[in-house]
Amino acid sequence: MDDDYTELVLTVVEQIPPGRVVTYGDIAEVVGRGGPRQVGHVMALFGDGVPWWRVVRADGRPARPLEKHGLRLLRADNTPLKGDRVDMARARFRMDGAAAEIRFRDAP
DNA sequence: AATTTGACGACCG
DNA sequence: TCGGTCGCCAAAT
Repeated sequence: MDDDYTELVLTVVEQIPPGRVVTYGDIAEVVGRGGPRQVGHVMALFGDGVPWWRVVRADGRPARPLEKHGLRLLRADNTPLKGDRVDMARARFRMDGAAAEIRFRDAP
């Protein structure tokens, strides 16, 4: 794990608009290295500076140790929910464009 | 150096 | 829909 990786992950998280979410796996795919668990690890260590609650599991539930808090913040964002989980079909943010931008900035 | 442990994910019954 | 299982990859022991 190096600082570039961390930087990349955090940058991606910052792109997520209020009311939308992205999964750990999506982020891993966008940054093109590591896996969902690595993203999780980065968030655990450095996630406090970014809207971490907009990063959810693939099934639409907020991060495991913070389900309650996360859910509250998601509601505050007016994120489409389905009971106690995010309605992924509506709230999932597609990062295609953002990915290109990030890569552009990372490797000029 | 080997094993366990996660802010995870896909599959299957 | 809900669990159990296995794969995954870096960090911590």
